[in-house]
Amino acid sequence: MRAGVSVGTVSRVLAGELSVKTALRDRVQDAIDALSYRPNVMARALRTSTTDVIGLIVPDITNPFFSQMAASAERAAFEYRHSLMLASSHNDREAEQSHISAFLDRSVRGIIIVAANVSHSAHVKTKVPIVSLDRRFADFPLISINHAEAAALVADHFYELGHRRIAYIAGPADTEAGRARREGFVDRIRALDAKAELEIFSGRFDYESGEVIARRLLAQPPNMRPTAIAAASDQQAIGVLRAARDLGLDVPGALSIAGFDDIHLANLVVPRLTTVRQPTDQLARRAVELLLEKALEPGDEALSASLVIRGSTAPPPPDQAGDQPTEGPKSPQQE
Amino acid sequence: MRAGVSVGTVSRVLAGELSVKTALRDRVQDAIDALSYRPNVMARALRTSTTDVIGLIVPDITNPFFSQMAASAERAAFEYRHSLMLASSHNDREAEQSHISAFLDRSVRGIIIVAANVSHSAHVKTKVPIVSLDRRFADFPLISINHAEAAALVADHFYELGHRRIAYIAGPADTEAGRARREGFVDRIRALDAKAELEIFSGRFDYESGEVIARRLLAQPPNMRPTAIAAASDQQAIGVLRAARDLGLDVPGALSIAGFDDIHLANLVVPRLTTVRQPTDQLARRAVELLLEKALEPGDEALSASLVIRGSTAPPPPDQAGDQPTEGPKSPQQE
DNA sequence: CTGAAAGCGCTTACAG
DNA sequence: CTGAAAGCGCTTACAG
Repeated sequence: MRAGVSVGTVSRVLAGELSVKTALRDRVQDAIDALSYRPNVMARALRTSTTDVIGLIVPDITNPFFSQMAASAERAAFEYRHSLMLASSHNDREAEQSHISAFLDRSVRGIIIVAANVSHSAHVKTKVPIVSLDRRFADFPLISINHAEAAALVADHFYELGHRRIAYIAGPADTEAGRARREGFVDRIRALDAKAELEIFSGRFDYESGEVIARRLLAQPPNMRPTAIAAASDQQAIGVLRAARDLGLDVPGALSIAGFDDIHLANLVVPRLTTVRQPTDQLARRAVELLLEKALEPGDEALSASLVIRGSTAPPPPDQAGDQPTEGPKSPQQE
Repeated sequence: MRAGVSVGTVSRVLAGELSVKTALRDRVQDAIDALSYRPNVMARALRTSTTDVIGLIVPDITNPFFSQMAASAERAAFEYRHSLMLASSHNDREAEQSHISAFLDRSVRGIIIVAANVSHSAHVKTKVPIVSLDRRFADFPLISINHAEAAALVADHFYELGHRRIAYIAGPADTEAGRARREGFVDRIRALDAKAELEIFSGRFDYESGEVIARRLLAQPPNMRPTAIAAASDQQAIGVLRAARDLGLDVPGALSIAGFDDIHLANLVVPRLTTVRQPTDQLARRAVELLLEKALEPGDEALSASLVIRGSTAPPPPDQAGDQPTEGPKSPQQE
């Protein structure tokens, strides 16, 4: 070695062991700097069978919510001096499994999974810590917002504005988020006013799904159709916005719309979308932190989301407000 | 070993060497399957100093164009039995460099870089093949579309529709794409009609940039403002759309708008955006293929883009069409 | 055709 | 406090 010491000593200096005498340490450090020496990651990994990379698997990197999540996770990983390796499962269970295997083969430090939509009970046996983010994977601890509580925020908002004829566009029932948001919203509306008219529809979380459902929904005569629509995702809500525009319906004058997630785009559509803000930075950071803890705690963690009120929600039109036709009970669910 | 052979032989079977006798090979393969043995990637990498991972660095994974690029690259890598490791540079030169170093440390098979916006002449000396994608990095070979040719397609379209008072919102002048698109558009318009009024503005590639510029531009009286605006990115164009909407301007009735890239969202805004489709799949695939070739060829490659005509472009309003005020030359550039 | 052995570049007990 | 040595799990000349 340039500094005339053994490789073992260099390794100790690199590891920051205090057992190495200061003078020697400085000399070695100088040599390291002078040669701009970088330890071989592979050799280290082979020896210790662990690395500084955290694997992240998202269902679809093309989805703005997940790409923001990925950006946040990368930032958090970086702060903890780790790298992030990102993979996209295309909502495909097999791809998800093969990505997990690939990560495990590389002996990553840990894996964060936003589970694919398809419900499944995978069995992954490994010493590598795994946490689920936003959508639970198998039975690994989950970091997410409290979906039900967050969805109830939207219900409160609609109710306070005076809406009593409301539609909810739910996410897939095979996702916890889809179910919890729906339940949170529906329960709160019912709790506030058992007589409020509430229609529920189920779809996927994407733009098209919201648009298709809204188009059908809004084709009804004004006194029949909802004065407010809450969606389980911003993408759905933007689809609704689009349908409303196509039908010449003023938002929020004739129809209020609220989304969920606060993706970047929510603040760019016209009108800007009232929505629930997911604290993606905090969620991603917690996932990273949990992974890095010596002993991975088994419990789930739920963070709080917040309501962001923007231009897409307002009181119902005057001729509709408070009118509570007792035309008999409507079928409350219709999926 | 379970099959009673040496590790060397196992290694040869795994490598598919034909020198191993068929009977032995089958026996070993059975043992491999039975134990579901997976070779240690780290050890292999240490020995051969190469891996099956391709590193991809994009300026901002949150930008839909890049996330689609990433998805395409991952698919292409997968087809060639490689994994993709994705990093986001946040348009920061230092982060970009540190990601390159991290990839090199992991002895990746190759690196694909969509360069950060900031112009710079990095010096990376390595045996690892590197290609630039979409935006050139240092002096590494570039895979991109022919931006000038593609932008000219939009110019042709506007001209054919009858627009003669046109604005162009350019991308950053410190990017090749920004410059080439602008040049392609401007040259074509000038070539078609030297008297056509053409105003040029420069901005960033994002939503806000388009919106801000358009707001100013469209505040002018109808006979002064352009009848068509071409933008250097879909995000800018969507910003323009938004400004037009806020000002109560009908698109495409009073104003035609065209974007560039054909991000997913372009087909979801109202009206749907006329734009230039980048063949992201092919671009990403070519980048991967180039990387995997034994000898990386130094030349650039340009693919062709195509015009996608949708609802945001139409002939100019009748009272504006063909009116060619000879009110003297306007200042052609104004940035 | 197949085995024994060297060696990739580290980390970490084990001596001293 | 520091060095010499073993060993992580592969691949690949080198023998035979």
